[in-house]
Parts: sequence; C-alpha cells; structure tokens
Amino acid sequence: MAILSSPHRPEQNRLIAALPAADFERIAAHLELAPLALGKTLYEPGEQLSHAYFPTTAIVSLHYVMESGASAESAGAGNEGMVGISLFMGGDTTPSSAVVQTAGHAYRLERRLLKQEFDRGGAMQRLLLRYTQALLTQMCQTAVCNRHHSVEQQLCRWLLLTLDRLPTNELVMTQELVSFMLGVRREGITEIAGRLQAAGIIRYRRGHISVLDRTGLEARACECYDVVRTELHRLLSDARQPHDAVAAA
Amino acid sequence: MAILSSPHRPEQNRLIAALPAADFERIAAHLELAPLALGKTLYEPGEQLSHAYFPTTAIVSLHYVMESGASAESAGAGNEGMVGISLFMGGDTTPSSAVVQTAGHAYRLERRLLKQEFDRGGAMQRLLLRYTQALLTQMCQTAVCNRHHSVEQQLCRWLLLTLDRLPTNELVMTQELVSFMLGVRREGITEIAGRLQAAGIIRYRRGHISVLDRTGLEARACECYDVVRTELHRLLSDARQPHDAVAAA
DNA sequence: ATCGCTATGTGGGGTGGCGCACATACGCCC
DNA sequence: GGGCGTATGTGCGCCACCCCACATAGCGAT
Repeated sequence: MAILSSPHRPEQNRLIAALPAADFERIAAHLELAPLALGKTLYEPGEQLSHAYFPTTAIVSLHYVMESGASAESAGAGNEGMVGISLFMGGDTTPSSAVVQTAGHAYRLERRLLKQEFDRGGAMQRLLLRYTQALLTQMCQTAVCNRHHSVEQQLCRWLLLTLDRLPTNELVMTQELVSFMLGVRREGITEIAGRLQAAGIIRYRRGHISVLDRTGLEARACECYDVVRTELHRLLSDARQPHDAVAAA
Repeated sequence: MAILSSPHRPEQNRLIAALPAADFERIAAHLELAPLALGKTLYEPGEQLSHAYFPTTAIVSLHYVMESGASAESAGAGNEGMVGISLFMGGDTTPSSAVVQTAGHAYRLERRLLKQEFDRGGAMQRLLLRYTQALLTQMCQTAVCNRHHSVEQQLCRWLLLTLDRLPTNELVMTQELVSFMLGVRREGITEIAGRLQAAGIIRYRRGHISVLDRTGLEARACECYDVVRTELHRLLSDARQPHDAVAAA
C-alpha cells in the first residue's frame, strides 16, 4: 500500500514519455492511475470508452469474439501503446473488445480531454497516429501469421511480444489463458510448452512461465515478431521529429 | 478510347464523393486519373508512395509477403477507400505491399498535397481517419477469420467484399489469383468453386467468376463479411457529421 | 482451324491442429 | 499438513488443408 511516494509514474508508458514537456504538462494533472485486474474487460463491441488507457505495467489484449464463441487476439497493447484508438479516429466504437491479459496499472485520460489534445494537431496527434500505424502493422502481421505459421512459431512470437512489455522474464499466465489469447487449443500449448521446456528455453509451473533463453525463443519464432518490433521502434523512436520532416525528401 | 468526355469522375470514389464541396474543389484540379494494370505493385515494403490512390474501378490488395514466399492479403481497397494510409499516419512506409487485384482506374493525389489537406484538420482528415479505422476493422477481422473459419467461408467472404467494390457481378480473376489473395492452395479454390457452381451460386470459366446467387453466397460466408461491411458503412455514412458530435452524448 | 500456353480438374499421401475424455499433480486454503 | 479446485499431461480418432504430380481443356494468337 504505497500511498506516499507511489512507484507509479505516467512516464512508464512510452507514448506519454515521448511527449514534449509542454504537452505532457497540459494533461499531467488529468492522468488518473487505474489498477487493471486480470480478465477485466475495458470495452466490449460497440461500447464507447469513457477513457483512453495508457498502460504502464498492465497488458491489454485486443480481442475479437466470434458468434461461435471462438476468439482470438488481433493485437496487444502494453506500456508501448494505448487502448482507445477509436476515441480519436472518429468511430467512437469498434467491433472488437479489450481484455486485461496481465494485471497491472494504466493511466487513463478522459475521452474529451484526449480528443481535445488530439485535435490540437501537435505532438500528441503525431504520436497517436504513429502508434495507430504500428497497431495496423501488428494486426496485419497477426492475420498473415495466423494463416501461415505453426502454433509453435506463434507462441514464441507471442511470448516475445509480451516479454517486451514486462520488466521481468516471468509471465503470470496459465497455459489456458495463453491458448485463449492465441485462439488455439489448450492442449496444443501444453505440448509445445513441454517441448520448449525440454529444450531449456522456458521453465514453467502452474500459472507461471519464465523465459530462460530469449535467443532460443527468437530462433523458434517466426519473422512476425521482428517485423512488429522493428516497425514499432521505427515509428516511435523518431516520433519527436517535426511533423513534416518528410517534406525535406 | 473516350478521349473526350471521359467516363471517369473522381466522385466514383466514395471517400472523395463524401468530401464537402469546398474541400473537394481545393484538390480537384490535382487529382490525376491513373490506370492500374492487373498485378501492378503500388508500393513494396519500406517504399514510400509518391501519391495516394483513390480507386474508382480498380481494386487494390494490401498484401504481405513472407520470407518463405508465402503471402496473404490483410485487407483490400476499392472505390470505398484509398491506398496510402502511411502518408498521413506519419510512418511514410509500411512493411506490407499493395498489388492491383482488379484492373481499373484510380485518381491519385500527390503526397504533399494529401498531407497538407490532412493537416488542415478538416473534413479530409476526419474522413481519412474514419476510413483508417474501417481498415483496422478489416485487418482485425482477417486475422480472426484466418484463425477460425474454413477456406470456403473465407472465399465467400472475399467474393462478397470484392463484389461490393464492382459495378457488375463478374470478377475477372483466375482461381490461381484468388488463391494467392487468400493465401491458400489453388487446388482448394478449384474444389470449393466447383461446389459453389454445382450449388448454382456462382458460374465460372477461365479467368471469370460470375455470382448468380448473392444470398446463397452470404449464407455460406462467415460473419466477418457482415462485420466489415457494416462497420465500413457506419464509419463512412455519418462522416459528414460534425467532428465532435460525440460531445453531445 | 490449329497450336500452345495457361487455367482448371483430380487423385493420393501426409500432417498439423482439433475435439473429446480422461489421468495426474500442484499449491492454495483451512 | 490434508484436501480440493484448478492447471497440466496424455492419448486417441478425425478432418481440413497441405504438397506433389499429373490429366484435361479453354481460349487467344497465328
């Protein structure tokens, strides 16, 4: 219960951290720390968010549930991004939902304030649009990956992407939950996890998965991990560049 | 060779048609008609487009080609949309490519003019962002569809989406090309097409596919078609609403 | 009308992932 | 520290889809 000197800071979210001081200060007072419990649904299809969420330690899965009940993740969002694209893209809602995949915290910003800040056309807009493009890449990659890559490759990709959003090398996560995220059978995950453990790449016990050999994981993952990671880095690393640096080209 | 009184008009593209007169007139003179030949690549991974394309009769497939050579479409763009999201989203490039799937025409607008218009923060920005959200929905749906639905369902979905972008009920398209779009085996398409023809839903001959029974096609397609279509309609039908009509809520 | 390229048809063998039905065992809670 | 709920392990049979190797036939070009 660290009431005083909370260990939480908005800058733990990389989008917020990338904001110029002036922009940050304008919204800082309105950023509200919210604990996100595992399994909590941030929004359901067609439901409008009251706030945008900027995760610091939590990870949120953008999920689509089909009529049959089957589902799959199309992308995830952790400290590198935010949840609530539709608030500034103009659609207000989406047909997908957002579920907390790893418990933790996020800072949230009221819808109107986000929109207001976005409409200034400054750094926040630039950042959010670039992040949205990174999200597009992630979804595109998920689509193609689902088509062509084995479940083992996809599991490795997913573990790496999740790991990149965490400070430790341990995921608090049952195999059942992982299978839910990937939209595959739980038994399939069990079998593959067994293989990976036998190879010394991961170690797990009930509800915990530790990555021992990141390189090994990368070797078994498909190219999709690299594409998503590289593209995210590219889009956000030079996010402070002037809006139309391209005009120089 | 209708040199005089060209049958082409920019308003055949629904995004352009949705622009208010003032915005349209500002760019009208700069819209350049471009023929898009089947198979032409508009951009490759990492390559910056010089123009944004607003298809009228052409259809462009947003495609991702993997290291292995396998590939799949993550979304398509026809007269309901445009090609060149990354020009205004700030990333300039994407890791995917864009290939002409159905020959036809598109109006193109120079990169700088598009960006300039986008940065006005007016109707064009609103429209492009909403369209981008529709594209996100399409990719998300493709991802989940690739995971859970049969090739037959996916083919039906794809035929319907393509049909919606065409004035006729006939696709000029070999089965091989269709299989390339969906990222599946050509033989699989042959077999399914045979079934659909036997059921009187389609009729085909070398390089041509005619849809005879749209309802039958819808019955065999997965829900994904409806989700994508409905969401596109929702996002673009009220695109003329004030930017923050939501504030009234 | 014929030729030849390319699109379509067909079959066989292989396999990854699914669904189901359990056995086992970890670890939290009392 | 024993018990129980839940997470993990395992073994089937099955089917959609894959890969490969051809046979056939439509249709444009000459």
